[in-house]
Amino acid sequence: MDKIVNLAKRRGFTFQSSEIYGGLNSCWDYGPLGVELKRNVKNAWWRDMVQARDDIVGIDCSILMHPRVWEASGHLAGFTDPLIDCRECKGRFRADHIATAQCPLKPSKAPGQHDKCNLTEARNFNLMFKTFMGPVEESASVVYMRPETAQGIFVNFKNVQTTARTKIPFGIAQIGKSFRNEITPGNFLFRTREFEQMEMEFFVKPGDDERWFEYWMQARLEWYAQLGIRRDKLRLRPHAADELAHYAKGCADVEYEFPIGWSELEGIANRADFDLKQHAEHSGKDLRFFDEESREHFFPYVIEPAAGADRATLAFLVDAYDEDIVDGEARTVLRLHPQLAPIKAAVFPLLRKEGQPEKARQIYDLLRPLYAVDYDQAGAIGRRYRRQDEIGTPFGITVDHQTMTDATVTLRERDSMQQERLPIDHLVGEIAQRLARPWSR
RNA sequence: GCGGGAGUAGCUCAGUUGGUUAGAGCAUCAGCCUUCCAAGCUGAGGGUCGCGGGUUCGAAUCCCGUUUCCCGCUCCA
Repeated sequence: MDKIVNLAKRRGFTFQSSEIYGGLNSCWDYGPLGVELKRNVKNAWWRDMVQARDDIVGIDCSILMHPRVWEASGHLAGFTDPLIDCRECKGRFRADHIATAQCPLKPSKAPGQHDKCNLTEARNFNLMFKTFMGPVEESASVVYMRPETAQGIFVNFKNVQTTARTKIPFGIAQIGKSFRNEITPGNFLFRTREFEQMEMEFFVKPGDDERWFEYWMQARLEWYAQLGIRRDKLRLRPHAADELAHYAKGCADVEYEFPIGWSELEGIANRADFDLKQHAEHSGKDLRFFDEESREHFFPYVIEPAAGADRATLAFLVDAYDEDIVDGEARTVLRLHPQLAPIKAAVFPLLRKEGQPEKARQIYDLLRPLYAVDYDQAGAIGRRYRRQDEIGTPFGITVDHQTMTDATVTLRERDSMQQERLPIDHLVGEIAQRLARPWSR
Protein backbone atom coordinates (compact mmCIF):
# COMPACT_ATOMS: atom_id res chain seq x y z
CA MET A 1 0.00 0.00 0.00
CA ASP A 2 2.86 2.35 0.80
CA LYS A 3 4.17 1.92 -2.74
CA ILE A 4 0.77 2.88 -4.15
CA VAL A 5 0.45 5.96 -1.96
CA ASN A 6 3.99 6.91 -2.86
CA LEU A 7 3.43 6.53 -6.58
CA ALA A 8 0.11 8.36 -6.32
CA LYS A 9 1.80 11.30 -4.65
CA ARG A 10 4.92 11.28 -6.79
CA ARG A 11 3.14 11.22 -10.11
CA GLY A 12 0.25 13.48 -9.20
CA PHE A 13 -2.67 11.10 -8.73
CA THR A 14 -3.51 12.33 -5.24
CA PHE A 15 -2.42 15.00 -2.79
CA GLN A 16 -3.40 15.49 0.77
CA SER A 17 -6.05 18.17 1.15
CA SER A 18 -4.78 21.59 2.28
CA GLU A 19 -1.30 20.14 2.42
CA ILE A 20 0.49 23.48 2.82
CA TYR A 21 -1.50 24.06 6.02
CA GLY A 22 -0.55 20.70 7.44
CA GLY A 23 -3.26 18.67 5.78
CA LEU A 24 -6.80 17.86 6.84
CA ASN A 25 -7.55 14.48 8.33
CA SER A 26 -8.93 11.95 5.84
CA CYS A 27 -9.37 14.46 3.02
CA TRP A 28 -7.58 13.95 -0.30
CA ASP A 29 -7.36 15.89 -3.53
CA TYR A 30 -7.04 14.26 -6.94
CA GLY A 31 -4.19 15.61 -9.06
CA PRO A 32 -4.00 15.81 -12.85
CA LEU A 33 -3.68 12.04 -13.35
CA GLY A 34 -5.97 11.06 -10.49
CA VAL A 35 -8.83 13.16 -11.72
CA GLU A 36 -8.57 11.50 -15.15
CA LEU A 37 -8.53 8.03 -13.60
CA LYS A 38 -11.47 8.69 -11.31
CA ARG A 39 -13.40 10.37 -14.11
CA ASN A 40 -12.80 7.33 -16.29
CA VAL A 41 -14.09 5.07 -13.52
CA LYS A 42 -17.23 7.16 -13.11
CA ASN A 43 -17.73 7.40 -16.87
CA ALA A 44 -17.44 3.63 -17.21
CA TRP A 45 -20.03 3.20 -14.47
CA TRP A 46 -22.40 5.70 -16.07
CA ARG A 47 -21.93 4.20 -19.52
CA ASP A 48 -22.67 0.67 -18.30
CA MET A 49 -25.40 1.66 -15.87
CA VAL A 50 -27.29 4.35 -17.78
CA GLN A 51 -26.18 4.83 -21.35
CA ALA A 52 -25.97 1.19 -22.38
CA ARG A 53 -29.28 0.19 -20.76
CA ASP A 54 -32.83 1.14 -21.64
CA ASP A 55 -34.23 0.54 -18.15
CA ILE A 56 -32.15 3.00 -16.10
CA VAL A 57 -32.12 6.80 -16.16
CA GLY A 58 -29.86 9.29 -14.43
CA ILE A 59 -30.33 12.06 -11.93
CA ASP A 60 -28.18 14.57 -10.09
CA CYS A 61 -29.61 15.81 -6.80
CA SER A 62 -28.46 18.56 -4.49
CA ILE A 63 -26.31 17.68 -1.51
CA LEU A 64 -28.43 19.73 0.86
CA MET A 65 -31.95 18.44 1.29
CA HIS A 66 -34.94 19.24 3.46
CA PRO A 67 -34.17 18.13 7.04
CA ARG A 68 -37.35 16.09 7.13
CA VAL A 69 -35.86 13.80 4.50
CA TRP A 70 -33.48 12.53 7.16
CA GLU A 71 -36.23 12.13 9.70
CA ALA A 72 -38.12 9.96 7.26
CA SER A 73 -35.10 7.98 6.15
CA GLY A 74 -34.19 7.15 9.74
CA HIS A 75 -30.77 8.77 9.52
CA LEU A 76 -31.49 11.47 12.07
CA ALA A 77 -32.38 8.89 14.69
CA GLY A 78 -30.36 5.92 13.57
CA PHE A 79 -27.19 7.65 12.49
CA THR A 80 -26.31 8.61 16.03
CA ASP A 81 -24.39 6.15 18.14
CA PRO A 82 -24.15 6.81 21.88
CA LEU A 83 -20.77 5.41 22.88
CA ILE A 84 -19.18 4.72 26.23
CA ASP A 85 -15.43 4.53 26.79
CA CYS A 86 -13.60 2.78 29.60
CA ARG A 87 -10.67 4.83 30.81
CA GLU A 88 -8.89 1.79 32.23
CA CYS A 89 -9.14 -0.89 29.60
CA LYS A 90 -9.43 1.59 26.69
CA GLY A 91 -12.45 -0.24 25.35
CA ARG A 92 -15.28 1.52 23.56
CA PHE A 93 -18.81 0.20 23.58
CA ARG A 94 -22.14 1.17 22.16
CA ALA A 95 -24.37 2.25 25.02
CA ASP A 96 -27.14 -0.05 23.87
CA HIS A 97 -24.77 -3.01 23.73
CA ILE A 98 -23.11 -2.46 27.07
CA ALA A 99 -25.01 -5.19 28.87
CA THR A 100 -23.93 -7.88 26.45
CA ALA A 101 -20.42 -6.56 25.71
CA GLN A 102 -17.28 -8.05 27.19
CA CYS A 103 -14.81 -6.14 29.29
CA PRO A 104 -11.38 -6.59 27.66
CA LEU A 105 -9.78 -6.93 31.10
CA LYS A 106 -12.23 -9.52 32.29
CA PRO A 107 -14.13 -11.08 29.39
CA SER A 108 -16.51 -12.94 31.68
CA LYS A 109 -17.96 -9.63 32.83
CA ALA A 110 -19.71 -6.78 31.09
CA PRO A 111 -18.00 -3.36 31.03
CA GLY A 112 -18.54 -1.57 34.32
CA GLN A 113 -19.05 -4.79 36.23
CA HIS A 114 -15.75 -5.04 38.04
CA ASP A 115 -13.68 -2.64 40.10
CA LYS A 116 -11.12 -1.95 37.39
CA CYS A 117 -13.73 -0.30 35.17
CA ASN A 118 -13.86 3.44 34.84
CA LEU A 119 -16.56 4.28 32.35
CA THR A 120 -17.30 7.65 30.78
CA GLU A 121 -20.76 9.04 30.24
CA ALA A 122 -22.42 7.99 27.00
CA ARG A 123 -21.45 10.45 24.29
CA ASN A 124 -23.22 10.91 21.00
CA PHE A 125 -21.40 10.48 17.74
CA ASN A 126 -23.64 11.80 15.01
CA LEU A 127 -22.38 10.65 11.69
CA MET A 128 -24.12 13.38 9.69
CA PHE A 129 -22.42 16.68 8.95
CA LYS A 130 -24.55 19.55 10.14
CA THR A 131 -24.54 23.08 8.77
CA PHE A 132 -26.74 26.16 8.59
CA MET A 133 -28.79 27.39 5.67
CA GLY A 134 -28.86 31.17 5.43
CA PRO A 135 -26.81 33.70 7.34
CA VAL A 136 -28.23 33.12 10.83
CA GLU A 137 -26.97 30.21 12.84
CA GLU A 138 -30.07 29.09 14.63
CA SER A 139 -31.58 25.72 15.13
CA ALA A 140 -34.45 26.43 12.76
CA SER A 141 -31.98 26.75 9.89
CA VAL A 142 -30.04 23.52 10.49
CA VAL A 143 -29.50 21.40 7.41
CA TYR A 144 -27.44 18.27 6.84
CA MET A 145 -25.01 17.25 4.15
CA ARG A 146 -26.39 14.05 2.69
CA PRO A 147 -24.83 10.87 4.11
CA GLU A 148 -25.94 8.94 1.01
CA THR A 149 -27.13 9.92 -2.43
CA ALA A 150 -29.97 7.40 -2.35
CA GLN A 151 -32.50 9.65 -0.61
CA GLY A 152 -32.39 12.15 -3.46
CA ILE A 153 -33.52 9.35 -5.73
CA PHE A 154 -36.35 8.21 -3.45
CA VAL A 155 -37.81 11.67 -2.98
CA ASN A 156 -37.70 12.18 -6.77
CA PHE A 157 -39.24 8.81 -7.54
CA LYS A 158 -42.53 10.25 -8.79
CA ASN A 159 -40.87 13.12 -10.68
CA VAL A 160 -38.63 10.78 -12.61
CA GLN A 161 -41.17 8.05 -13.11
CA THR A 162 -43.74 10.37 -14.63
CA THR A 163 -41.46 12.62 -16.68
CA ALA A 164 -39.26 9.86 -18.05
CA ARG A 165 -42.36 7.68 -18.53
CA THR A 166 -40.62 4.67 -17.07
CA LYS A 167 -42.32 1.46 -16.03
CA ILE A 168 -41.30 -1.06 -13.43
CA PRO A 169 -38.79 -2.61 -13.40
CA PHE A 170 -36.58 0.43 -13.87
CA GLY A 171 -33.73 2.19 -12.11
CA ILE A 172 -32.48 5.67 -11.28
CA ALA A 173 -28.74 6.21 -11.10
CA GLN A 174 -26.72 8.96 -9.48
CA ILE A 175 -23.08 9.84 -8.97
CA GLY A 176 -22.26 12.39 -6.31
CA LYS A 177 -20.59 13.39 -3.08
CA SER A 178 -21.74 12.18 0.32
CA PHE A 179 -20.49 13.03 3.78
CA ARG A 180 -20.18 10.94 6.89
CA ASN A 181 -18.48 11.90 10.09
CA GLU A 182 -16.79 8.53 10.44
CA ILE A 183 -15.27 8.01 13.85
CA THR A 184 -12.20 6.40 12.38
CA PRO A 185 -11.34 7.31 8.80
CA GLY A 186 -8.14 6.06 7.26
CA ASN A 187 -6.35 3.76 4.87
CA PHE A 188 -5.73 6.42 2.25
CA LEU A 189 -8.73 6.81 -0.04
CA PHE A 190 -10.53 3.85 1.46
CA ARG A 191 -12.47 5.55 4.21
CA THR A 192 -12.80 9.32 4.00
CA ARG A 193 -15.39 11.63 5.53
CA GLU A 194 -16.16 13.22 2.17
CA PHE A 195 -16.54 10.66 -0.57
CA GLU A 196 -18.21 10.09 -3.89
CA GLN A 197 -20.86 7.47 -4.41
CA MET A 198 -22.16 5.75 -7.51
CA GLU A 199 -25.61 4.57 -6.52
CA MET A 200 -28.51 3.10 -8.41
CA GLU A 201 -31.97 2.35 -7.08
CA PHE A 202 -33.74 -0.33 -9.08
CA PHE A 203 -37.50 -0.42 -8.53
CA VAL A 204 -39.19 -3.78 -8.98
CA LYS A 205 -42.47 -5.48 -8.28
CA PRO A 206 -42.61 -6.97 -4.77
CA GLY A 207 -41.88 -10.67 -5.15
CA ASP A 208 -39.46 -10.05 -8.00
CA ASP A 209 -36.95 -8.56 -5.58
CA GLU A 210 -35.04 -11.76 -4.77
CA ARG A 211 -34.42 -12.45 -8.42
CA TRP A 212 -33.22 -8.91 -9.12
CA PHE A 213 -31.06 -8.96 -6.01
CA GLU A 214 -29.26 -12.02 -7.40
CA TYR A 215 -29.00 -10.38 -10.79
CA TRP A 216 -27.40 -7.20 -9.49
CA MET A 217 -25.00 -9.03 -7.21
CA GLN A 218 -23.58 -10.94 -10.14
CA ALA A 219 -23.73 -7.97 -12.50
CA ARG A 220 -21.78 -5.73 -10.15
CA LEU A 221 -19.11 -8.32 -9.46
CA GLU A 222 -18.74 -8.82 -13.18
CA TRP A 223 -18.38 -5.07 -13.76
CA TYR A 224 -15.16 -4.88 -11.80
CA ALA A 225 -13.80 -7.97 -13.50
CA GLN A 226 -14.61 -6.60 -16.96
CA LEU A 227 -12.63 -3.49 -16.14
CA GLY A 228 -9.60 -5.55 -15.38
CA ILE A 229 -9.64 -6.39 -11.67
CA ARG A 230 -8.27 -9.88 -11.16
CA ARG A 231 -11.06 -12.31 -10.35
CA ASP A 232 -9.19 -14.01 -7.52
CA LYS A 233 -9.09 -10.63 -5.76
CA LEU A 234 -12.88 -10.23 -5.97
CA ARG A 235 -15.61 -11.93 -4.00
CA LEU A 236 -19.23 -11.55 -2.88
CA ARG A 237 -19.92 -11.60 0.80
CA PRO A 238 -23.57 -11.90 1.93
CA HIS A 239 -24.34 -10.06 5.16
CA ALA A 240 -25.47 -11.96 8.21
CA ALA A 241 -28.89 -11.03 9.55
CA ASP A 242 -27.43 -9.09 12.48
CA GLU A 243 -25.30 -6.78 10.34
CA LEU A 244 -28.18 -5.56 8.19
CA ALA A 245 -28.93 -1.84 8.17
CA HIS A 246 -32.26 -0.64 9.51
CA TYR A 247 -33.77 -0.47 6.02
CA ALA A 248 -32.37 -3.65 4.52
CA LYS A 249 -34.05 -6.97 3.93
CA GLY A 250 -30.83 -8.44 2.54
CA CYS A 251 -27.38 -7.25 1.63
CA ALA A 252 -24.18 -8.46 0.03
CA ASP A 253 -20.87 -6.74 -0.46
CA VAL A 254 -18.57 -6.88 -3.43
CA GLU A 255 -15.19 -7.12 -1.77
CA TYR A 256 -11.68 -6.61 -3.07
CA GLU A 257 -8.56 -7.97 -1.46
CA PHE A 258 -6.65 -4.77 -0.72
CA PRO A 259 -3.22 -4.91 0.92
CA ILE A 260 -5.16 -4.11 4.11
CA GLY A 261 -7.30 -7.23 3.62
CA TRP A 262 -10.69 -7.99 2.10
CA SER A 263 -12.72 -4.80 2.14
CA GLU A 264 -16.01 -3.53 0.75
CA LEU A 265 -16.09 -1.92 -2.67
CA GLU A 266 -19.81 -1.88 -3.09
CA GLY A 267 -22.92 -2.97 -1.23
CA ILE A 268 -25.93 -4.47 -2.95
CA ALA A 269 -28.94 -4.07 -0.68
CA ASN A 270 -32.53 -5.15 -0.88
CA ARG A 271 -34.18 -2.11 0.68
CA ALA A 272 -37.65 -3.53 0.10
CA ASP A 273 -40.28 -0.77 0.23
CA PHE A 274 -38.83 0.87 3.34
CA ASP A 275 -37.80 4.21 1.86
CA LEU A 276 -40.76 4.94 -0.39
CA LYS A 277 -43.15 4.03 2.40
CA GLN A 278 -41.34 6.24 4.88
CA HIS A 279 -41.35 9.21 2.53
CA ALA A 280 -44.99 8.67 1.61
CA GLU A 281 -45.88 8.66 5.27
CA HIS A 282 -43.78 11.69 6.24
CA SER A 283 -44.64 13.80 3.20
CA GLY A 284 -48.24 12.79 2.86
CA LYS A 285 -47.69 12.20 -0.88
CA ASP A 286 -48.70 9.02 -2.62
CA LEU A 287 -45.50 7.45 -3.88
CA ARG A 288 -47.03 4.20 -5.01
CA PHE A 289 -46.62 2.94 -8.54
CA PHE A 290 -49.65 2.14 -10.65
CA ASP A 291 -49.32 -1.08 -12.52
CA GLU A 292 -51.36 -1.03 -15.75
CA GLU A 293 -51.51 -4.80 -16.08
CA SER A 294 -52.74 -5.72 -12.64
CA ARG A 295 -54.61 -2.40 -12.23
CA GLU A 296 -53.21 -1.96 -8.74
CA HIS A 297 -51.20 0.57 -6.75
CA PHE A 298 -48.23 -0.62 -4.75
CA PHE A 299 -44.89 0.45 -3.30
CA PRO A 300 -42.12 -0.99 -5.46
CA TYR A 301 -39.31 -2.90 -3.82
CA VAL A 302 -35.82 -1.49 -4.31
CA ILE A 303 -32.55 -3.20 -5.10
CA GLU A 304 -29.63 -0.85 -4.54
CA PRO A 305 -26.09 -1.35 -5.81
CA ALA A 306 -24.14 1.40 -3.99
CA ALA A 307 -20.50 1.77 -4.95
CA GLY A 308 -17.78 4.10 -3.74
CA ALA A 309 -16.09 5.94 -6.58
CA ASP A 310 -12.99 6.60 -4.50
CA ARG A 311 -12.76 3.01 -3.32
CA ALA A 312 -13.21 1.75 -6.84
CA THR A 313 -10.50 4.11 -8.07
CA LEU A 314 -8.21 2.89 -5.31
CA ALA A 315 -8.95 -0.72 -6.14
CA PHE A 316 -8.15 -0.21 -9.83
CA LEU A 317 -4.95 1.54 -8.86
CA VAL A 318 -3.90 -1.13 -6.40
CA ASP A 319 -4.79 -4.01 -8.68
CA ALA A 320 -2.94 -2.46 -11.60
CA TYR A 321 0.30 -1.95 -9.72
CA ASP A 322 3.01 -4.25 -10.98
CA GLU A 323 6.76 -4.47 -10.88
CA ASP A 324 8.55 -6.37 -13.63
CA ILE A 325 12.17 -7.27 -13.58
CA VAL A 326 13.67 -6.43 -16.97
CA ASP A 327 17.39 -7.08 -17.32
CA GLY A 328 17.74 -7.00 -13.57
CA GLU A 329 16.01 -3.62 -13.28
CA ALA A 330 12.60 -3.10 -11.70
CA ARG A 331 10.05 -1.72 -14.13
CA THR A 332 6.97 -0.26 -12.47
CA VAL A 333 3.88 -0.68 -14.59
CA LEU A 334 0.29 0.27 -13.91
CA ARG A 335 -1.62 -2.40 -15.75
CA LEU A 336 -4.81 -0.39 -15.96
CA HIS A 337 -7.56 -1.30 -18.36
CA PRO A 338 -6.86 1.00 -21.35
CA GLN A 339 -10.28 2.59 -20.90
CA LEU A 340 -9.34 3.64 -17.38
CA ALA A 341 -5.82 4.83 -18.11
CA PRO A 342 -5.47 8.56 -17.38
CA ILE A 343 -3.38 9.03 -20.54
CA LYS A 344 -4.19 6.89 -23.57
CA ALA A 345 -1.09 7.53 -25.63
CA ALA A 346 2.18 9.42 -25.46
CA VAL A 347 3.97 10.79 -28.49
CA PHE A 348 7.76 10.91 -28.65
CA PRO A 349 10.33 12.13 -31.12
CA LEU A 350 13.15 9.60 -31.05
CA LEU A 351 15.70 12.36 -31.53
CA ARG A 352 15.56 16.09 -31.21
CA LYS A 353 16.66 16.77 -34.76
CA GLU A 354 15.60 16.38 -38.39
CA GLY A 355 12.24 17.94 -37.54
CA GLN A 356 11.22 14.91 -35.50
CA PRO A 357 9.94 17.02 -32.57
CA GLU A 358 7.79 19.06 -34.95
CA LYS A 359 6.39 15.95 -36.59
CA ALA A 360 5.66 14.41 -33.19
CA ARG A 361 3.88 17.62 -32.18
CA GLN A 362 1.66 17.34 -35.25
CA ILE A 363 0.64 13.82 -34.25
CA TYR A 364 0.07 14.99 -30.69
CA ASP A 365 -2.20 17.76 -31.99
CA LEU A 366 -4.01 15.25 -34.17
CA LEU A 367 -4.85 12.97 -31.24
CA ARG A 368 -5.43 15.54 -28.51
CA PRO A 369 -9.04 16.41 -29.38
CA LEU A 370 -9.92 12.73 -29.25
CA TYR A 371 -7.99 11.34 -26.29
CA ALA A 372 -5.99 12.36 -23.26
CA VAL A 373 -2.50 12.24 -24.75
CA ASP A 374 0.95 13.29 -23.67
CA TYR A 375 4.05 14.59 -25.44
CA ASP A 376 7.56 13.97 -24.13
CA GLN A 377 10.94 14.71 -25.67
CA ALA A 378 13.06 14.60 -22.53
CA GLY A 379 15.67 11.91 -22.07
CA ALA A 380 16.36 8.57 -23.68
CA ILE A 381 13.46 6.81 -25.39
CA GLY A 382 13.48 3.90 -22.94
CA ARG A 383 13.25 6.31 -20.08
CA ARG A 384 10.21 7.94 -21.62
CA TYR A 385 8.53 4.56 -22.11
CA ARG A 386 9.14 3.83 -18.44
CA ARG A 387 7.65 7.13 -17.34
CA GLN A 388 4.47 6.27 -19.21
CA ASP A 389 4.43 2.66 -17.99
CA GLU A 390 4.43 3.96 -14.45
CA ILE A 391 1.19 5.88 -14.98
CA GLY A 392 -0.44 3.16 -17.06
CA THR A 393 -0.38 4.72 -20.53
CA PRO A 394 -1.25 1.86 -22.89
CA PHE A 395 0.31 3.22 -26.09
CA GLY A 396 3.55 4.92 -27.07
CA ILE A 397 3.96 6.51 -30.49
CA THR A 398 7.49 7.22 -31.64
CA VAL A 399 8.54 9.41 -34.52
CA ASP A 400 11.95 8.55 -35.98
CA HIS A 401 14.17 9.10 -39.01
CA GLN A 402 12.02 6.85 -41.15
CA THR A 403 8.86 8.78 -40.27
CA MET A 404 10.23 11.78 -42.09
CA THR A 405 10.30 9.91 -45.39
CA ASP A 406 7.41 7.40 -45.30
CA ALA A 407 4.96 8.83 -42.72
CA THR A 408 4.97 5.77 -40.52
CA VAL A 409 5.54 5.61 -36.77
CA THR A 410 6.26 2.99 -34.15
CA LEU A 411 3.30 1.98 -31.99
CA ARG A 412 4.51 0.44 -28.76
CA GLU A 413 2.21 -1.36 -26.32
CA ARG A 414 2.61 -1.13 -22.58
CA ASP A 415 1.53 -4.69 -21.81
CA SER A 416 3.47 -6.65 -24.39
CA MET A 417 6.29 -4.13 -24.94
CA GLN A 418 5.83 -5.07 -28.60
CA GLN A 419 6.48 -2.55 -31.32
CA GLU A 420 4.97 -2.31 -34.76
CA ARG A 421 5.14 0.05 -37.69
CA LEU A 422 1.98 1.93 -38.63
CA PRO A 423 1.12 4.68 -41.11
CA ILE A 424 0.20 7.91 -39.33
CA ASP A 425 -3.11 7.86 -41.23
CA HIS A 426 -4.11 4.65 -39.43
CA LEU A 427 -3.29 5.85 -35.92
CA VAL A 428 -6.68 7.27 -34.92
CA GLY A 429 -8.60 4.21 -36.08
CA GLU A 430 -6.07 1.81 -34.66
CA ILE A 431 -6.12 3.36 -31.20
CA ALA A 432 -9.92 3.51 -31.15
CA GLN A 433 -10.06 -0.16 -32.06
CA ARG A 434 -7.54 -1.23 -29.44
CA LEU A 435 -9.21 0.80 -26.69
CA ALA A 436 -12.53 -0.89 -27.41
CA ARG A 437 -11.37 -4.49 -27.29
CA PRO A 438 -11.72 -6.69 -24.19
CA TRP A 439 -8.77 -6.52 -21.87
CA SER A 440 -7.48 -8.53 -18.93
CA ARG A 441 -4.18 -8.93 -17.17
C1' G B 1 -11.73 9.13 20.91
C1' C B 2 -7.66 6.07 23.60
C1' G B 3 -2.55 3.78 23.39
C1' G B 4 2.08 3.41 20.56
C1' G B 5 5.40 5.11 16.50
C1' A B 6 6.77 8.82 13.01
C1' G B 7 7.10 13.97 10.44
C1' U B 8 14.40 17.22 7.57
C1' A B 9 14.11 19.08 -0.67
C1' G B 10 9.02 16.10 -5.11
C1' C B 11 10.94 10.84 -3.22
C1' U B 12 14.43 7.81 0.10
C1' C B 13 17.35 9.35 3.88
C1' A B 14 22.07 11.63 6.63
C1' G B 15 22.72 15.42 10.16
C1' U B 16 27.89 13.48 15.67
C1' U B 17 26.48 14.96 23.73
C1' G B 18 22.32 22.05 20.89
C1' G B 19 27.45 25.44 17.75
C1' U B 20 29.39 28.81 11.51
C1' U B 21 25.36 30.27 5.01
C1' A B 22 21.32 22.16 6.76
C1' G B 23 23.85 17.71 3.08
C1' A B 24 23.59 13.18 -0.36
C1' G B 25 21.33 10.01 -4.00
C1' C B 26 17.23 9.79 -7.10
C1' A B 27 13.58 12.97 -9.37
C1' U B 28 12.56 17.86 -11.87
C1' C B 29 14.07 21.92 -15.31
C1' A B 30 17.60 24.04 -19.31
C1' G B 31 21.32 22.46 -22.63
C1' C B 32 24.66 18.58 -24.86
C1' C B 33 25.02 13.46 -26.52
C1' U B 34 22.06 9.57 -28.47
C1' U B 35 18.22 5.93 -34.89
C1' C B 36 13.59 2.41 -30.09
C1' C B 37 13.19 0.21 -23.66
C1' A B 38 15.59 4.58 -17.95
C1' A B 39 19.62 6.37 -14.54
C1' G B 40 26.36 9.45 -20.02
C1' C B 41 28.04 14.97 -19.74
C1' U B 42 27.33 20.34 -18.15
C1' G B 43 24.50 23.60 -15.45
C1' A B 44 20.13 25.28 -12.61
C1' G B 45 16.02 25.52 -9.38
C1' G B 46 14.12 23.56 -4.82
C1' G B 47 14.15 23.08 2.52
C1' U B 48 12.26 29.38 7.72
C1' C B 49 13.94 20.96 9.34
C1' G B 50 5.00 19.64 10.05
C1' C B 51 2.98 24.15 12.71
C1' G B 52 2.98 27.45 17.24
C1' G B 53 5.14 28.72 21.76
C1' G B 54 9.17 28.21 25.42
C1' U B 55 14.36 27.31 27.48
C1' U B 56 19.27 29.13 25.68
C1' C B 57 24.37 33.63 23.78
C1' G B 58 22.76 29.95 20.12
C1' A B 59 17.51 24.90 18.59
C1' A B 60 16.50 20.31 13.05
C1' U B 61 18.57 18.65 17.97
C1' C B 62 15.85 20.03 24.73
C1' C B 63 10.56 21.16 26.93
C1' C B 64 5.13 22.18 26.19
C1' G B 65 1.03 22.52 22.94
C1' U B 66 -1.02 21.40 18.26
C1' U B 67 -1.59 19.02 13.51
C1' U B 68 -0.89 15.12 9.92
C1' C B 69 0.34 10.07 8.67
C1' C B 70 1.02 4.82 10.14
C1' C B 71 -0.14 0.52 13.58
C1' G B 72 -3.52 -1.44 17.41
C1' C B 73 -8.36 -0.86 19.96
C1' U B 74 -13.22 1.10 19.32
C1' C B 75 -16.94 2.44 15.47
C1' C B 76 -18.82 2.19 10.58
C1' A B 77 -26.16 2.64 6.68
